[in-house]
Amino acid sequence: MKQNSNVPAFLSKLWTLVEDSDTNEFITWSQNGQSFLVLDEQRFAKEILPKYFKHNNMASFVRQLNMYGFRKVVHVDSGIVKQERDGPVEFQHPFFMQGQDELLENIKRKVSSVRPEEAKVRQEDISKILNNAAKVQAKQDTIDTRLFTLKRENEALWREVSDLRAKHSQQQQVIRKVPLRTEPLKRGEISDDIVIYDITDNIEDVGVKTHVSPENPDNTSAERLKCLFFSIVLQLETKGMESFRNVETFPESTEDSRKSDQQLVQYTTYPLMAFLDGDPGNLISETQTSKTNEADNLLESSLDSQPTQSKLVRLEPLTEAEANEATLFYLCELAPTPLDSDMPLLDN
Amino acid sequence: MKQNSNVPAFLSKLWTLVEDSDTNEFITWSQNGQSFLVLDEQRFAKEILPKYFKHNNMASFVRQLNMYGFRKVVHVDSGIVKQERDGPVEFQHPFFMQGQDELLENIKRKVSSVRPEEAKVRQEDISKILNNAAKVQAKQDTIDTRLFTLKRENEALWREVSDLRAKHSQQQQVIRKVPLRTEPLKRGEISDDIVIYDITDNIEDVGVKTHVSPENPDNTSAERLKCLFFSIVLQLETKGMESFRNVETFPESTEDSRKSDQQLVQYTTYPLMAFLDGDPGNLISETQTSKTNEADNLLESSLDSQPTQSKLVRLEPLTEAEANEATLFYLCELAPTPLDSDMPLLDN
Amino acid sequence: MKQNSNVPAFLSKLWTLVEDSDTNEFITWSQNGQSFLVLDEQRFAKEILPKYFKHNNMASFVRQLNMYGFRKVVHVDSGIVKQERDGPVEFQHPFFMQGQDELLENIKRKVSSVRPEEAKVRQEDISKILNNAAKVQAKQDTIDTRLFTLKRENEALWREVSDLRAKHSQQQQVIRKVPLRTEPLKRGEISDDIVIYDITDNIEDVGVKTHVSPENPDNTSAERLKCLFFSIVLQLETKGMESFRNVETFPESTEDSRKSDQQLVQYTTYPLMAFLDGDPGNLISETQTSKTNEADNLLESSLDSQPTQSKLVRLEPLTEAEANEATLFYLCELAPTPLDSDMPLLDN
DNA sequence: GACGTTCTAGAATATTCGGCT
DNA sequence: AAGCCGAATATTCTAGAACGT
Repeated sequence: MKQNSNVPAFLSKLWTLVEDSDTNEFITWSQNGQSFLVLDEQRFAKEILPKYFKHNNMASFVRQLNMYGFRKVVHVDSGIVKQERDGPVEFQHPFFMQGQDELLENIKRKVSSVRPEEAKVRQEDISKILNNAAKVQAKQDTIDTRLFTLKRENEALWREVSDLRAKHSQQQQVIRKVPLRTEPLKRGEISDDIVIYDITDNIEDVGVKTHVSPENPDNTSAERLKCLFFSIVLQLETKGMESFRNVETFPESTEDSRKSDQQLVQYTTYPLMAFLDGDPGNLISETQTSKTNEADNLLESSLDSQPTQSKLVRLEPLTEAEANEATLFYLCELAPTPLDSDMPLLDN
Repeated sequence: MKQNSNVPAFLSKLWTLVEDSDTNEFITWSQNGQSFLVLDEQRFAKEILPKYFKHNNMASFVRQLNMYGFRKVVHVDSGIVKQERDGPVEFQHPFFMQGQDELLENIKRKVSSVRPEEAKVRQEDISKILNNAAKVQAKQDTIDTRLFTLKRENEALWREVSDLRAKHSQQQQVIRKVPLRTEPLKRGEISDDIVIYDITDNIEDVGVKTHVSPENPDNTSAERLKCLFFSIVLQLETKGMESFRNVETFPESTEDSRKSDQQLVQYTTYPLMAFLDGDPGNLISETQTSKTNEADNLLESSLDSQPTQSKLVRLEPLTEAEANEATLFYLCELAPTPLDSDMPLLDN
Repeated sequence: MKQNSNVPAFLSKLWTLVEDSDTNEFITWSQNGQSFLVLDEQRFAKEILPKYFKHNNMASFVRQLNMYGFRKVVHVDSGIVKQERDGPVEFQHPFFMQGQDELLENIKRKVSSVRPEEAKVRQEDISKILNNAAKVQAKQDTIDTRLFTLKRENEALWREVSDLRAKHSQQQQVIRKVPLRTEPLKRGEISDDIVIYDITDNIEDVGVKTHVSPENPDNTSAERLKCLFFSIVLQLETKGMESFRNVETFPESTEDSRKSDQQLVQYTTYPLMAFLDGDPGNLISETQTSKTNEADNLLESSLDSQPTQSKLVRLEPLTEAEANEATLFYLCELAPTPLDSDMPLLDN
């Protein structure tokens, strides 16, 4: 057989040993040539093995055989303990066959999978990993529980909301059957109606938000919004006048106050331009007078002192209607200003 | 030695074997009596072992020795491969000493207790761990999904609650206008008549929602505009409804007061729809009053004299009702104006 | 020395070899006893080594020495090439000293640290597993945070719901004090009422839904427009319905006042379909009055005479009610104006 | 079920070869 | 080129595992 093949020494030697007819007394092929027999184990070990290997132990020989995947062929009479001589020992390997030495290179020596130290380290790692996994799973259980709790809570919330909604509907049904209030608001009630301010603030809030929107380099949108704020303010003002209107219809008041109340001027002037320019505006308000020109003067002066564009409206002596009109007019003055611009409200 | 002791048969036989002077030729105590020697391994195996055990294999004998914790004593000359006869084989165990058979019961047979796992585990458990990790991650995904679902549910809940809150406010508005059974509203009860607040809030909600839409800044602006329009309409409506309400409750008033207060006008006219869309619908409202034609004339004239859109309307002198009407009309006028321009209202 | 110590055979044999005075000719301690010398390498290898080891190769002997950490002691004359016989070979190890065999057990055989294939692969597996575990845990933390957030949100929701519930109760208290309308609503009223609210709700819902539709921003805008229009119209309708309600309750008034107040008109005309379809539909409301046809005629004529969209309608002479009606109509007229601009509201 | 027998495998050391510096 | 080392195989001792008693 080839000596330069990559077949390990043991297999080469074994092959030679079994093939060699000189050693047929101790080791030889079996009948079918698919296994080999060790006929006299004792003498084979002590006389033959040392000629080929560095030992004379059958055990070492067998260990090598096992190392290369050979298996012992068990005989049916193996259990019988014979006094003199045991039966032959037989080993086989799928690639160890008489006359086919080229198969030897298919026989691979087994390698120990792990090194001792590393194995220990690995074992520690594995236990770490397992501990970790246990923790993770425990935590997942916890999370699971919490999720479930939340889910139930949400369901409860839905029930709550549904319940509230039902109650609301019930109330709504009742409310629809309620006659509305007949008498006008009392003055005191109205006086508390400071809705205007609050709404204006609200609007301003929106306006600010819009104004600072960064994506759109076109500030025009923001400006348009401001224009709309105008409108809103107008609306608010209108409402304010309504309130006043109620006051005016206050015939139930005492004569004295009534008379003097007739001249009540109501208006609400808003620092609209200031709002638009970002300048803190001049909020001019007037109260109830006895038709003196104080209010007018006040208005005028404040208007005059205003250096920029917004023309203000003169309000003097006004009837209720006039006051309303004036207020509107004032707003009208402000409103059209943007109209000269060339930016459509809805463009993109 | 005692036969009825709980010492395994192997140990008893071994002890007997070593003690027995008849077998000293093959197996005997060492010099110091702390180990024993097998002098002629081959003959010992074939001639002595079968007399005590069910085999004649040195390997089986050695296996048993190892099973009970015996260790082979290695000799310095062990490496020598002798042609004829090997040196004696020596084994020792701490509790196997000449003359001290009572120690034998301390010798315990090894049990392959729980070792099977650890060895195999290394190869197999890694895959177990990996499987486990996969499961854990799958579960995490599930949890993730559930979390997301819960999150969305919560958002929906928030919307629900917000909606309920809005509805509550609306109801509150209505309720505030309802006369209580026992006594008229006290001032405090209606002092915070925040009709506009609530509506404005609703609008704001819409507005905010629109505001945060991220895709198209331009559209966003446009939508904000729309939202504001919506606000305006709501304001107007609120006002208008209040007026109407007053009118409607009129029949319950006394005839006298009725007569004198007849001038109350209800209307609702809004230029908003013009703003919002393209196609006109015909919205016709009608009222029934016994008014003069002053307002009509005024309206007419202003309409006629209106060259384009931006013309302002002068309204005077108006009654309260007329003023209100005029206000609305004015607003109608104002609205379309910006549409023709293609420039921001307040450009910078 | 002890034979059963855990000192490897090689060290035992080496120690014996060096100590043995019989082999001093070939191997012996150096002068200071801290190293040993191999005097005649050739004869030592061929004659001495086989007596102790399973080979007669100096290289194998040296390999073992290196395996146990022995180092060759380099001589100053090593560079000189001697023709016949080399100088003695000297090896040393910190724990291999004359007379101190107890140190031998400190000498450790080197172990190959890693197995190239399998060990590395497994190590990689382990790091994979550990990385994986780290990711999983990180994700768990994330989930934890989200859970916590959700929990807090839920708590806030509960507070909201609780608050709403409280408010509801308060309202309920108020409502209980309200006298309910005595007679049941007429069918039309109820249905109308329901319509109002329901539609409003629907619209709001639709608006929201539309709002979140992400695919087509333009469509979204358009739909929002429609929604807003719809809302507006609904608001108007609401108002109009209230009028209806008043009318319906009219029968309870005295005949006289009834007669005189007959002129109350209720209407509800809404260009809803037109808006929604983008097609102008003319929805004309009917009224129930003993009115003249003036208004109707006017309306009709204006509708007929409407060439395109932007034409204004002349309304005169109008009663107060007619004026209001005109205003509304006017608004309808106003709507198309934006269409003339170069930015259609609904374009894609 | 603990013990015994057999076959095989694990584990540590031993031997050899080749390569690297 | 001497010295050291990695790696594969070899040898030895011990242990695992299957199966039987």
